[in-house]
Amino acid sequence: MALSRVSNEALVAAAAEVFRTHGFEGATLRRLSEATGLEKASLYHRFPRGKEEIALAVAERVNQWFSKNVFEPLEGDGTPSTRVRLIAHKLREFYGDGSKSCTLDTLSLSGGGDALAAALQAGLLGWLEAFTRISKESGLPAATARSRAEQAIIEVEGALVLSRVLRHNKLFLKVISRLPELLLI
Amino acid sequence: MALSRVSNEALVAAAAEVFRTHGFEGATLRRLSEATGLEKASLYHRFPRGKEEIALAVAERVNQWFSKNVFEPLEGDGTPSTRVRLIAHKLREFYGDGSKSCTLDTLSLSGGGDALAAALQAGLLGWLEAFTRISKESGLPAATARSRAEQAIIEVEGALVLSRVLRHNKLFLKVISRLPELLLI
DNA sequence: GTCTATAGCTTGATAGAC
DNA sequence: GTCTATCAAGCTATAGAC
Repeated sequence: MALSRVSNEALVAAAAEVFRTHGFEGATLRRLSEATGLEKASLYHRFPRGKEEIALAVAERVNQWFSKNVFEPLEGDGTPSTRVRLIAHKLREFYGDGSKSCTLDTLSLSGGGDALAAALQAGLLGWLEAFTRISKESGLPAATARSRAEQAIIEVEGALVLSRVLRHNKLFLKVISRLPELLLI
Repeated sequence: MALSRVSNEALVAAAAEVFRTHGFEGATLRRLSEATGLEKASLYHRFPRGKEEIALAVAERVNQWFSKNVFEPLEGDGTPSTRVRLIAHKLREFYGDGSKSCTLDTLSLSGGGDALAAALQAGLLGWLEAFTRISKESGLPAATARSRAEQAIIEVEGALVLSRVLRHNKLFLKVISRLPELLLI
């Protein structure tokens, strides 16, 4: 394990911003190179299967981020209300107050390949499960909890699209602030 | 006005499917050429400013489609409930039962230029106005009507993203079926 | 592990024949 | 109005020096 000028963590984080901003097809190796500070050949040394492997690493990093910052805190201490408010804050930061797109959106468009599509789907399913669980824990029946979880994520994703098109984040911030009432009894 | 092998209408319609599927950067001239049945040089004859002009024509065509099939019917005959059910059916068709993406989403990602972004924003603002109007007409106060309109469009766009990632259209169809209760008193 | 240099292909766009 | 042929630039990916 030799020294790396740029840590894998920092590398994938920089790549994630490129993919979420430009989508899979718009995330060129030149842009990835500029964002990460590594030349294209160095990116191939780290990710021998090229752009598709980088995108997959990004999707998995995002899934890990959600596990650590959303799913796990939802099972932590405090009342369900406290926990939802905590992860609402995390989501607000993750999406840059609504100014940044979701990789579920931008990476699912086309060209990404089956492994990427599967990773995105797995991440979204985990998100649905975590939201369903906290909703159930707050006292809602299983079926209702599932609907609330679907509803909440639909609103986050939809608001991000509208924020991008309208060029303001009012609607996104409103959805984030409504997360407790969307998920809890 | 000389004869065209492919009507402007059919040409832009075919291009729209390419843009909504692949996004702006993924909609290459090769794909546009294959989809429209015209060689690249012929596309440049029709749209001298190239890909950006085609995308703009697509956005304007979508805006016109919404005017004719959504905004105008919402001001037509019948009860508000009847009208909303009518346009819900139109939207379901437009989005291929949830299998097709929204151009507001796929064209707003990056690379499209300012004129395209402005056209997308104008289309969305028109949609918001039309939904607000029918909601007000059904008896809701102005501020509530506006919130209902925002909510309904957020849910349509969000459900389309989730349908794409999850690879099933259950959630989209549910949103479409809920449009009357979302918009009306 | 990172770099420069380069291969081979695809891109957006143009010229000119018909 | 459409086509074939072509261009420069950009793309993904690789070879090889350090």
